[in-house]
Amino acid sequence: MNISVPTKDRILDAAEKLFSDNGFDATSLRDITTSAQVNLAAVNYHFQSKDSLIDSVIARRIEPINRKRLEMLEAAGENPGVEQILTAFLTPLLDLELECMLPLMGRILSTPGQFVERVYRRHLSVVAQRFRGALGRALPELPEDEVWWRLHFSIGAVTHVLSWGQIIPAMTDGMCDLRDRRALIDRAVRFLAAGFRAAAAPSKSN
Amino acid sequence: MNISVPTKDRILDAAEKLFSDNGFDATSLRDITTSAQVNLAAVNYHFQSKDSLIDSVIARRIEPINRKRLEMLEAAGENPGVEQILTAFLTPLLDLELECMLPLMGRILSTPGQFVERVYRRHLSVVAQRFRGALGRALPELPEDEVWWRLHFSIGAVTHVLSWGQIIPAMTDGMCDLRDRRALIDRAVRFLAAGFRAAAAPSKSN
DNA sequence: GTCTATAACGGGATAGAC
DNA sequence: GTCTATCCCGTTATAGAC
Repeated sequence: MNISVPTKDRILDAAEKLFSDNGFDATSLRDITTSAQVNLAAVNYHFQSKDSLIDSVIARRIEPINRKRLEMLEAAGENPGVEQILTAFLTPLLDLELECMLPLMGRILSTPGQFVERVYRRHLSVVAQRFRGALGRALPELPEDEVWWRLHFSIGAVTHVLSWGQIIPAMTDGMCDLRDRRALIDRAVRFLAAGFRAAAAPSKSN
Repeated sequence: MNISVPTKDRILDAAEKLFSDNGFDATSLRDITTSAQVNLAAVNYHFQSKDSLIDSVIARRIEPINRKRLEMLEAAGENPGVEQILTAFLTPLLDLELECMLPLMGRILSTPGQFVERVYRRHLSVVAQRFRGALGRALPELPEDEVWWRLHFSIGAVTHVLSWGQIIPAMTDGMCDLRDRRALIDRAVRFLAAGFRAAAAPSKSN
């Protein structure tokens, strides 16, 4: 119908929105094709299956994020501080223009079993290794495993806020407002950087 | 068949395991009744629907956790410190004997739309308010909304680790071991307490 | 490339005998 | 309380006309 946007992109747009709002399992191909105003069979023509459709949805957003992350880390110089590293890691994620992608991102990263392993291997492992290395160099006294743990804590803290985006304002009586991204990044970086600087527990071998 | 465990409990046990392993949508009532070795119709007899079944699954585990949380907070005295409050909040959750409940807990708490609102209202809101209050009193200089944010960051950090429990060891080359719960609680409390003590950003009105 | 129509299946729920 | 049998619906995927 609307030739201005190709069928393939219309499907991706609609799938992104519906997966975000209702989840992957709860969204049928019919929901997607109705919303996108394309034919049901078009999904299986352009993508092979529903399963590989979400891969494309994810890849379309996650690749620019990772590019920006590495750019920002690069731009922070030879020996960036913890705050700089965390800012480079979080800003491209939280800065996404698309409202609806934020909860989806959070959900993908916190739903085990289905896509996490695949998404992690394809899109996250390189970046995670890179940032873990940078954090380890910024905090040389921290044991290697502790850096991993704290990176996981950080990812969880942020993705949780993204996942719960819709209901956090309600449960905090409107006190917490997710819309101000700069403030959110600032909040998260302060909190997490302090956590990274905490003394590690004495190791077992002592 | 096996009269030692009542039908109702056999259903709850099987549902808990399957929901944990495969997710709510991906688990059919037939999967549950086959695994529990009970009749298909038994689910709709004992519980009204699949939807209300998960409510019972959750309630059975979350109530003891919350009881212990409040007991530990109570036991920490009149003016507990940040570490004591966080320990009281996290220990009963991370201390669950049942391996399989930990990822399920993490998943429920990070899957929006379906049950979070209901679960939050019924099982979490009172406890969250109580701990937020305690943290606010322990850190009187912290703005009220900042306490909420940091509590959310904390919940996210821990639930994320629980959700990813199965794959974290693989992605960190075996460096991170979730099995030692005491060490995990200690790690999390150190990290999060330092985050809570970080200086808040200057407020907008300044 | 795009559509209609349908195949093939599995899901939740329930009626009614026991 | 427990079972069997079945209803009825929505799902993904595909065959085949245009």
